[in-house]
Amino acid sequence: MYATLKKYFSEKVGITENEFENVKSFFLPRKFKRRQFLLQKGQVCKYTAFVENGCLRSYTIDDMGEEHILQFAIENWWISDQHSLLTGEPSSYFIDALEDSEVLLIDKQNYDKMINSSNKIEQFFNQLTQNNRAALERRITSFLSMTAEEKYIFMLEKYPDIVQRVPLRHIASYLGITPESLSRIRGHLAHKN
Amino acid sequence: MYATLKKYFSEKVGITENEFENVKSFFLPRKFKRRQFLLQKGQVCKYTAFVENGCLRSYTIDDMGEEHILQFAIENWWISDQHSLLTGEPSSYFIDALEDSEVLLIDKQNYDKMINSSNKIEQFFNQLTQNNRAALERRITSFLSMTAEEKYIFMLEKYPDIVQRVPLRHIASYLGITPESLSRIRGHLAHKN
DNA sequence: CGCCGAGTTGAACTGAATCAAGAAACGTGG
DNA sequence: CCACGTTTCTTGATTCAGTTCAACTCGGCG
Repeated sequence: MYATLKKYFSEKVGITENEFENVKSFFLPRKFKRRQFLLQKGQVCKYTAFVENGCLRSYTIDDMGEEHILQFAIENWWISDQHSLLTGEPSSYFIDALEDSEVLLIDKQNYDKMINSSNKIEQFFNQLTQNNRAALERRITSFLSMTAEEKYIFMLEKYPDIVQRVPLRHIASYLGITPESLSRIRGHLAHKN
Repeated sequence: MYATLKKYFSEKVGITENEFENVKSFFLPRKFKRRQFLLQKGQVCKYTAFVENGCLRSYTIDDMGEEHILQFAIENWWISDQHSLLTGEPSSYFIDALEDSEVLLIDKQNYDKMINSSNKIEQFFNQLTQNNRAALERRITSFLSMTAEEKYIFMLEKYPDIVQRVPLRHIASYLGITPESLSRIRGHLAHKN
């Protein structure tokens, strides 16, 4: 149940077996069935989740009842509502499982403990936060400058594994287009090459 | 030249006159004329700028030569390319002045010194970073769920002062629509009320 | 005064949404 | 393991929000 996290810390943070035993203790293993919620709008987000295996998503629902996906998370990804987690304000997002999934939860306290337990770890997580912000900015510029087809190609390049395994309508929701349009784009691209 | 920053730290961080004298020493005052660059694509971002007065913007230019505005900054706002600043990678953004402006620059080293000089300050800036991320996420969901008119109204509510003083075509660029469309939206809204 | 950039307005066009109908894939229980 | 209902995807016809292109107005400034 900790295999993915262990590999992750070993490869990305460069941590020893011993150090990992300590890190491991900060996490709470949980299983989520498909469609099960990790967080619902209005709740305060208590945990950041590391995905051991499976697939989750965070999304909002607008006044028309439409879902808008903010983020996907598969193996080796983190997902949470950081804003709610850090401020204690109720979240405006839902997080649920798109597949039966195993996740490792870490709360704010343990996160701080983990961060403070090692310089390497702190640096790594600061870096991660920075990369995340840069990714949000890239996504914004993609909305400013790209057509639907370009956004899809961009996503294919950045997250091929996610495009492969997530249902088309969810990809469409993430890109801000309709499933019909994405289906046509796909057909068009397939025909091209 | 430090009046705005002083008021900012006094009101938002709750800092005394004495403490401010220390904070002040970390900043480098600079003036920028309209159209002058604070950062250009390909350069490494060395400073975060606090706007004493005037107005700046950060933006990208796509392959068609179109500008896409990521952020505006007026009095009391911060602007920089955090990613470039922290990683040392060349920036993909331009930052320039939309009006003659006075800014206070702080580099990474002095930022760290400032942060470490007081718990209040550290907490405040962490909070600021969080709010910033939440704002980026809201902007993403605005692209996913809103029409051009809704985005404009949203912006009017969130940043009325910026909408007032920045030329229409820049607002349009920020919203990801054409100046013509924004002009029509404006006309339509004016006619409505 | 005359030029120039910024904004407005109109007409035609287009990328993507909507509406609707089928086809394919999926999984759940018998 | 099949059958049936559900969900997901595709395809077509139509509509619409927003773009593009072009002409015109207005205010500032040399």
